[in-house]
Amino acid sequence: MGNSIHVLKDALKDSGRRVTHKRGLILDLLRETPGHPDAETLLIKAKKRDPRISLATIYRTLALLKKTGFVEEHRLGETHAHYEAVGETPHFHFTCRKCGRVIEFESGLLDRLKLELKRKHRVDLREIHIHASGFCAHCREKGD
Amino acid sequence: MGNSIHVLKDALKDSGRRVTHKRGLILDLLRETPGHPDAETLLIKAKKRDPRISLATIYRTLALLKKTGFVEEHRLGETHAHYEAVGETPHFHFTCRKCGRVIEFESGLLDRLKLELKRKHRVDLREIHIHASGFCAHCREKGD
DNA sequence: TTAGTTGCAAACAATTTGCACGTTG
DNA sequence: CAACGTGCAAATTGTTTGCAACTAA
Repeated sequence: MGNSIHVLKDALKDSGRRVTHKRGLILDLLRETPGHPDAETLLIKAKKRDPRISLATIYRTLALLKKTGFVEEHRLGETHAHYEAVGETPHFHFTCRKCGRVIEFESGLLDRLKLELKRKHRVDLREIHIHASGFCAHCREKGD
Repeated sequence: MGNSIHVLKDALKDSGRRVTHKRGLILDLLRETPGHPDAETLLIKAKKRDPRISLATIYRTLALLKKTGFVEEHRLGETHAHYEAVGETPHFHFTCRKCGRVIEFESGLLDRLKLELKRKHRVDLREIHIHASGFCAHCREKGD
């Protein structure tokens, strides 16, 4: 578990940006936290280790981590954003409309979809998000 | 182009909800408008035909049309939502990070993806959104 | 030392809501 | 005429920003 400061150092060097312990903390939290925390949740967790951290810093750091490719921002059917540390395997999300649970799923079709998009429209594809919703196996049994 | 009131009547009957001019107007606009208007854009267009319509009604009607399956809400990389009348062919969106253009694309892989998701996780799938971003063919040529 | 970072509070943007009045069935 | 719909303005929610104090390099 980690101290992510050295990782950030690598990514931020030469950019004039600094590696602070708050930034490292936020990246650590994102990597440790299962699921898809929102900014508020990250603030609460962060305050336990550094009580003087503010929501503004959470947002500013999330923007930085997005730009440098460490985190992804997801819209999971709610009005606010959720965040997730970028891992090895790309995956998508399914939100249950009843219990709110988020299921992550992967598929080999993703690569083919990307390829198709690049070929057909000759775009330089940088990001792709898939979000599905409906009723999870558990909730569908008991009717809506 | 049409008067959507009879269509709404069908969908809203027995639900205690009423079929009003304003609701019909907003659905008409969504069907006539190419692209993916946001609430503000719909308000401007709506005011040309009914100057007394308000933004609150736009939002309330969009919520109703979403619930009844007439429109889809998309998050196209901006902070506010965009809306689109549900048509025959499901498609996805690609937003160019430079010029902001939204490209719609379809793929036969979509059905396979849905099938895979239903099989693997036994969910009752109601909706799936795919949003990609990067640089369109036009913008990638001239560097970032 | 000095430019980048942070907390705080205020500003913003998008959307929602309470309430009195208007309209539909 | 009873219940639902609407305009208006105020309230909420989520996020961003200006500025003075702070801190990493």
